[in-house]
Amino acid sequence: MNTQQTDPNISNTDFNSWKKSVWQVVQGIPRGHVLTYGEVARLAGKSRWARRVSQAMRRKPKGVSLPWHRVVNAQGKISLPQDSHGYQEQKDRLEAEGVVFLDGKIDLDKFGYQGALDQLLWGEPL
DNA sequence: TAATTGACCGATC
DNA sequence: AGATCGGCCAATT
Repeated sequence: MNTQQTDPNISNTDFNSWKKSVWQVVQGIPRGHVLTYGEVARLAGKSRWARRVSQAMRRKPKGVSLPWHRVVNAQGKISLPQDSHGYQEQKDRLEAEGVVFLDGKIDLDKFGYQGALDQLLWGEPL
């Protein structure tokens, strides 16, 4: 909805073109839902740029606040090692939004993109 | 400065 | 079935 590149710390070469689409997609994820890297990349226009999406997250520009925790891998799992700090934080944030982890995995049928659409269209929160 | 490295995914072998 | 490989490119080493 709005360009977040008001921060002078952002690298000029990076985070200028396709990344904006990524930010928008990620920020457009409804609360309590998640998207996979591939889906974000696809929605951003490039289906093979899942990797770039993850990089854009990990190396997110300073100054841009992004709900990075709503992006998981295609298996519905958090990619970071379970003993890492980031894993705990991401899981914690998601659970705080109502996302349920089943054996460390998110049910993408419910919380994934399709589930988000269903909720938006049907107005039925699970 | 050049080479390596990734929060990945999908197709292919 | 499981493993490998290609795509894409900035930050890190």
